[in-house]
Amino acid sequence: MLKQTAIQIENQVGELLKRNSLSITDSRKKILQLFLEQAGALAHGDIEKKAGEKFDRVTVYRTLQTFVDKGIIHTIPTADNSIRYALCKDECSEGHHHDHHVHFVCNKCSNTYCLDDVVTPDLKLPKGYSTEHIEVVVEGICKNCN
Amino acid sequence: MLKQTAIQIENQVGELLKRNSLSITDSRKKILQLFLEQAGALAHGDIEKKAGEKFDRVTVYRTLQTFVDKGIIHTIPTADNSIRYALCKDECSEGHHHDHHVHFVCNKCSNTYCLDDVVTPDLKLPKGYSTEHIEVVVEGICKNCN
DNA sequence: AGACAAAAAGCAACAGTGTTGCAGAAAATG
DNA sequence: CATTTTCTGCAACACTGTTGCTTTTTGTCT
Repeated sequence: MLKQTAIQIENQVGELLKRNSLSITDSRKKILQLFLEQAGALAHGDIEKKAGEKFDRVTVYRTLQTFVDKGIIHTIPTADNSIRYALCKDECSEGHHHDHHVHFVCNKCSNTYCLDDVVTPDLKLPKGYSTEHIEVVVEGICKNCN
Repeated sequence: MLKQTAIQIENQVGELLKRNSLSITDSRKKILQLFLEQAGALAHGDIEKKAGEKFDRVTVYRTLQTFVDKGIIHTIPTADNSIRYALCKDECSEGHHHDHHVHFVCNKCSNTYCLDDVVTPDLKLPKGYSTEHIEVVVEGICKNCN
């Protein structure tokens, strides 16, 4: 993804909120902006820090939940017990996440990335098991750290 | 896995602890026993409940950590932000987990299972990324609920 | 622009989860 | 059986996430 100018990001933020019929508020703008500026995924804690101590913890939680409900971001499960969030691709709509891509956690810089081009493989499960969703998390060293 | 008698489990518990040069204590015996009696994975909370209110929370946490360090159990990341633990196969030794199998979470009964026979597939990552570990979690309906 | 209704933010309080330090209890060792 | 080592339980704390309620902000309609 190419680096965007501040104005481009601001437009995109407004557009995203409008498209999802969400009120345009400071916290939503700021949090969306953080996601757009950043290639990787963010945990709740990251957001609180990066937002510059301006928003209440509760507001951040509720904003993230709203974004997940609307399909703007999706969650990434990790081994360290802290949920991370990342922007969804455009195909995601309310209630229907199509995030069938692989997630990557760097063991060096601890950043989490969505590898949008790597699709989750099909798996043959034992008899009796039916699949609804497959989550693949790869740990290793990322492009920037290698 | 076939159901074992109480005595078989007791022997297995003692043997596992000895093999890993761990003191044989009530809490370790009880917690290991829970894992052996149960096909699926257990979260910290499950263990506290099933153990019958006998052990301190801290003891349970420390016991689980010890077992993970020794390679007796391994962790399974889940979307709901609660780490689950499951017994390792025998190949696991201290510091070297070889749990390259798929984990399955049932959306009906919420149980988590290790599908030991389903191996994690190879993935082609974008240039610059190197893989150290792949974690696959499948959500769906399990054998018992189907 | 101003008034109103709806939505969101902020605050306080709480519940759950996991960690650390320390004193006493239990296990391993000889 | 005595000693050393290890483990447990307790208290206190930090972090994470949630809920109810009041105040503020946003969107809407004239």
